[in-house]
This record gives sequence, structure tokens and C-alpha cells, in this order.
Amino acid sequence: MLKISELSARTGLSTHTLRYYEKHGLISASERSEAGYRYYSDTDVRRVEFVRTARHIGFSLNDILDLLSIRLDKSRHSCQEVTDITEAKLAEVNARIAELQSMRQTLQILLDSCCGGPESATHCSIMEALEAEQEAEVEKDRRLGSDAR
Amino acid sequence: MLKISELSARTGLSTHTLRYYEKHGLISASERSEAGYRYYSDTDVRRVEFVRTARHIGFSLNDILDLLSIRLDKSRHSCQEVTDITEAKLAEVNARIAELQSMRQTLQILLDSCCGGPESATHCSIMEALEAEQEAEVEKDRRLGSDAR
DNA sequence: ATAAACCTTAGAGTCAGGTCTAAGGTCAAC
DNA sequence: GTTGACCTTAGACCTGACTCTAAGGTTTAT
Repeated sequence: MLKISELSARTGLSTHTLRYYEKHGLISASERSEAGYRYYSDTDVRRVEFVRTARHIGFSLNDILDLLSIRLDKSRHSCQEVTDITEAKLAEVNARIAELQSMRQTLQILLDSCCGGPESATHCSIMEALEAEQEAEVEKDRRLGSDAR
Repeated sequence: MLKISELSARTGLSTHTLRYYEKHGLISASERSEAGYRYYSDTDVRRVEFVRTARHIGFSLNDILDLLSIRLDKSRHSCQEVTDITEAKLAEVNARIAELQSMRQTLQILLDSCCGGPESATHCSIMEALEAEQEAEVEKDRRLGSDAR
């Protein structure tokens, strides 16, 4: 049985975070000393590691709650439930990537248009683009035929 | 001169957001009525639109504060200052994209490994990967030679 | 003259995922 | 038998960008 600081050392999660996860129903210590100290069994440790792994991959704490409830009784759940959660997360990630790529494209167009030198910014094309009533966005949309956002 | 609700209608930013931007030094109304009502001039409107455009591209409010101070007296600032801000933002965006792509790859590997069917999750390979002490991550790192994060 | 539709402010709440603090109790070693 | 390292809790604080509320004042249309 591990004390919380030992579990923290082992998992790389702070004791604060471990208590936070417990408060949110993700993990628990299967025993408590008389004084209330948390003691974690091997089973507890595996659950914490499951959470950490899922977190590291990018699942939210709510996703992980769902995954944990499947994990608790796998025979009552299907692979499809698991892939549904995973696919939803993948869709989120893809949507966010698309947004960021759109930002990247705009930023790159801005950078390409500007000399970037020590000259006064009086005629800086980036500043002009930002002043110019969404022109950069319009330009980008025209090139990409984008409907995004 | 526009009242705040008119400016809101014109920019698509809520009156709440406009006041919030003002509180944070991004914009202001060049006049106030005796009762304290904000009145926005054309110059004010252009500044608000500048903020909105920059925000839409993905600049943070702090980035925009920097851009605005350049905008206020362009002759005292260089193109390089502008491109520095833009490049820093581009680097942020690229870093975030890389993180998300790593997540995407892991999620895709998980999905590829799982049948996704109505079968019991007892032997679900996604669940196994999440249980298996970072194995999915290790696998991914091996394939990509990744050092990221 | 009164109701509807506006406007003001300070300050609280929201989201996610922690992170930290205060005030105190416990335990092992010397 | 006390020092220092650990543990407990409730609850505040953090980031960033809003979003909303309460309580009140103003303007406009009828």
C-alpha cells in the first residue's frame, strides 16, 4: 500500500492533482488509516495509471469518467462504446487542428507580405491587413473556398 | 457617433465584450454623454475592428495590446516588431498543432486496433492499450522518433 | 407620463484542470 | 519528547476571454 506522496512519485502526478482527481470521482484510495491517510492498493495504482495515460493522450476528465465506467465492468459494455468516445475525441482534435491550420495560413500570408525589416511600420503590410476590414480573412477564404468557423 | 449597442451590431461583438475590451485597455469611446453613455467615433470603430480582426486571426488580447501600441504611432516602430509578434504567434500555433497531431496519431492507432463492434469490451484493444503502462505512447514514439512534450 | 428599450457600474460566474494555502493532525527518527 | 516530514480538509486562486447579474439611471416613443 502506497501513501499519497509515494503514489505521486510513482505516477508523476502531484498530490494536489491526485486529491483533485479523487474529488472528481476519477480515482480513490481503497483504504484509509485511522487518521485518514490515504493508502493505495495495486488496483488503485493501476486505475491512476489508466487515468494518467488517458489524460496524456488528450482525453478530458469527463471522457475518462466514461472510460472508467466501462473499465469497471467490461462485459457489460461494447467495443463500440469505447470507439465512440475515441472517435468523438478524434473529431474534436481534427476540428481544432483545422482551426489552427487556418490561423497558421493567415499568419503565414501576413508574414510573407511583410519585409520584417527595421523600417518604420508606417506602411507595414501586416498592420494594413489588420486595418483592412477583414481583407486578410477574405483573401484566405477566397483561396481556400473555406466555410470554416 | 455610435452608441454601444450600435457598435455591437456593427462589429458582432457583444456590448459585454466591448466593455470588457475597454476595461482591459484595448478600446475606448472617445466621448461620453453627460449620463456616461459611451459614444464611438469612426476612429474608435476602426480600432474596434482592428481588434476584432486580430482576435479572429488568433492573436491574444495581450498580443493585440502590443499591436495597438505600434498602430498608435507606426513611425516609431519597425516592421520587425510587427513580424516578431506575428512569428511568435505562428510558433505557438505550430507547437499546438504538433501536440494535437500527436494526439491524433495516438487516437488513430487506437481506433485502428479496435473492432468497434457490439462485442463485449472484455478484450477491447483500446482499453488494453490504456491499461498497458503507456504502451500506446511508447509505440507511437518508436514509430515517430518523437521527443515532443 | 409611462413603458420599453436602452445605458451605467462593480463584481460575480463560467469553463477546465489544476495549484496553492491555512490551520491543523500524525508519524518516524534521533 | 521533539523536530521535521508527512498527512488531512475546505476553500481560495490561477489562466483567458468572456458572460452575466444586480441595482439603478436615461432616452424615446406613444
